[in-house]
Amino acid sequence: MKMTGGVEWGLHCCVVLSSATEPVAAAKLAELHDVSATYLAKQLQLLSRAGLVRSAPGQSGGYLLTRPATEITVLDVVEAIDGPQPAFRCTEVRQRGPMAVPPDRCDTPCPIAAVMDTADRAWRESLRAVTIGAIAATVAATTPGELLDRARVWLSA
Amino acid sequence: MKMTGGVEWGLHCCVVLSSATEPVAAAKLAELHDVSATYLAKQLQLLSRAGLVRSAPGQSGGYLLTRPATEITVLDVVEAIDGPQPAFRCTEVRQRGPMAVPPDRCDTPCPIAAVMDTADRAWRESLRAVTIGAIAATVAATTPGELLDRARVWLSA
DNA sequence: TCATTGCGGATAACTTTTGTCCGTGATGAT
DNA sequence: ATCATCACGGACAAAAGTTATCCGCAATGA
Ligand code: FES
Ligand code: FES
Repeated sequence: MKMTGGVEWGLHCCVVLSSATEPVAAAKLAELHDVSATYLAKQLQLLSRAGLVRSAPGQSGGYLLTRPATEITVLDVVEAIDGPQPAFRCTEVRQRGPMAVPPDRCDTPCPIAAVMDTADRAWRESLRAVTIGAIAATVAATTPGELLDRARVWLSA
Repeated sequence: MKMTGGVEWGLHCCVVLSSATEPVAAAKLAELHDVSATYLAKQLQLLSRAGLVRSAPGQSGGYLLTRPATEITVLDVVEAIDGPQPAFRCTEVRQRGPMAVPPDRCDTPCPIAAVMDTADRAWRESLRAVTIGAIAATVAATTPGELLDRARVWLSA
């Protein structure tokens, strides 16, 4: 987890896409969020490679979710964009220096690395528990219907 | 959380210091772990500013924990070195672009940011649950006493 | 046929991390 | 008192990672 800024964009795009029936072009998503179109395109390509969204080239092409939004977790999106590597990287300092513990005694992971790994798991578990659909439901419940309609119109315009 | 590499160093140093009665010089800690002495010095200064370790200048000076190792959590060390900022930074994209939600409706945080914040809390909670003392106990229980003795001798040499 | 769109690589600007260096001041050993 | 040892802090430089742009290519549907 390196938590790049693109995660916020990707998450918001997925929420938008969850209420779209026709493909939405990357440029449109970029304009909607007022962010760099070329850079957002890259993030969308990552989502595409991860199999979260489906892309359609050609006129009236664009992006669409591959599954129901309730089957896409926040963790899916985060890992698609930031990669699956944990935030903490153990460099095995214990195997270095004059008091290095011999490699044959390093079959078990360093206790410190174990703690960090447990925390990383808790973090991922927390993100896995929430789906894009749940987030979309929250925004639908907390924003006036008029705004939602305007947004839907703007998207297909 | 940006999870810099110095965290691993700082954590290992704290574990070492937990079984030290006399001050240990930064240069000694660096040699022990075979890492850059000048850079490790910087991390130790961060621990010092956070009040986790106490520094003594002059000959036979060095670092010592300010409290019992069982009262220092892993989170304390991580936040001292990496800072307290959460990994995910919400840039409020929802307030930008043609469909921006008006600021007066942004009294509640974006649901996406809320999810990330919950996950960050879970991560920190997990790190807060483990103390340096607990880690030291684990290494003491899993490494042969002879090695531990040699290390203690080397430290005070 | 052709404009539109996504894909991928190359590239550059920018920021953060990582690491070094040196002068200063404090402390204890001699 | 003197001196070597050590922490401190700032300035600085190298390396890595990020954010962002551009271009040629291939695919698609109007
Ligand atoms: S050796 Fe990497 S965390 Fe201990
Ligand atoms: S506006 Fe920042 S996460 Fe939604």
